[in-house]
Amino acid sequence: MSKGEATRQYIIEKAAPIFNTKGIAATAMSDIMEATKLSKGTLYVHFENKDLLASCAVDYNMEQLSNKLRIELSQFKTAREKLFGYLDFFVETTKPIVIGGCPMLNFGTEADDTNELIKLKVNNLINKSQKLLSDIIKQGITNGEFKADWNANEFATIMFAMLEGGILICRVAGDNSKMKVINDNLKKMITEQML
Amino acid sequence: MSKGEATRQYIIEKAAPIFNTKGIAATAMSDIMEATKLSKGTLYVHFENKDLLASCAVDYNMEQLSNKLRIELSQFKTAREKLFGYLDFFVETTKPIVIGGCPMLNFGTEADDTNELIKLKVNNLINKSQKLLSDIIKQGITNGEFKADWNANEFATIMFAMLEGGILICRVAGDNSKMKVINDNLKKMITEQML
DNA sequence: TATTAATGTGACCGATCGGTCATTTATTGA
DNA sequence: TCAATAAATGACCGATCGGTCACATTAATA
Repeated sequence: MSKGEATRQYIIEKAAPIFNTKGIAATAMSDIMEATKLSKGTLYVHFENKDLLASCAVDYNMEQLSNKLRIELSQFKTAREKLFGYLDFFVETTKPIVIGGCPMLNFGTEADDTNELIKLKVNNLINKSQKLLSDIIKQGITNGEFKADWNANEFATIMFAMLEGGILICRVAGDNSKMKVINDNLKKMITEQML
Repeated sequence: MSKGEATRQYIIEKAAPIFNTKGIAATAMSDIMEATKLSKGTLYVHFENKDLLASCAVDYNMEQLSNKLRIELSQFKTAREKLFGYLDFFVETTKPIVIGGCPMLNFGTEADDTNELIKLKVNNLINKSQKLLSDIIKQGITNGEFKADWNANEFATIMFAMLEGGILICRVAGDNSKMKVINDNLKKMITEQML
């Protein structure tokens, strides 16, 4: 990796949590200058404008979330364990996995009316997340863990929506007690589908 | 109502959908000037700063949502009808009830890390919403519509979280097909608790 | 090592930001 | 009706915004 590539990556890593916490509109290039201790000129050597840097930061936040989740789930064998692992991964919302909270929630709500590119990126990850869940369920049905008539796609949507809604509730409330309610009930729903 | 009070209210009504659509940080006083066709001086006669106007706009958006929901629910008699009415009220997310989408979702995600006052307002409405739902369920239990052992508070949380998560998914996707899945499954869950 | 190319810098730019205020205009109530 | 008050105006302010560029410094390579 050349010096330039390293600097570019360094900027993204420092900028990502700021954009995820403050939002894209509320983050100034001066915030990134302060966090990276780099001059404004350097930032514009590596990113032609703020939108591009923001876009890269959004990508980085999402990749971080996906990677950490993938590593977490890789330790589990059965479909039930994977689904439970997924749930437990999200239960700690007050100390979020990615600094600033769930990037799908943060950037999705900021971008939905104003930024088509970001909206598309968020939509892709939302679909990918639901597919990951439904694939686990389908694998569990094939394995004989779950009932054959369980609607994998629909439950994936329900589970994803409940988690995102729970994250909103808990972040605003400042405690994750409601997340535990959601977690417990989703586990109950999953258990009911076991053979 | 004096001229001043009328103008103040007029500004709030014009500003509310802009803040809800673009977000607080991304909305400039010049946007409000354009929407109201009023001078900057006038805006500052009625609101001492942008934060206060934003705060009033947040209140207005939330009151609009609450009022429309209350009127919608008032036509129903039974607890089951009220819960179903609540669900159908939210199913049309691409043509949102309040311009800009759900203000709890929009302002909650923008404010959670940066604006304590707004965060508190959102938290209050989230709690109020869940209480409204659990009160309907409890009334239904008392009426003999629902099973006595149904956990009203937990289901209120589940239902609220699923709806907010569904709104996120559908707004970003640009269609409300997933909202119908959520709607149908919540109705199924409710029906299962009927006597 | 010498030379070129890549990287980093910060003063500077015009535009826009939130906010002020002297002044004008409209409303209000005696 | 008319004086007192409230409301509306827009030029103006300093600060900050995103972005540029001539120049200095460092890294890569022949």
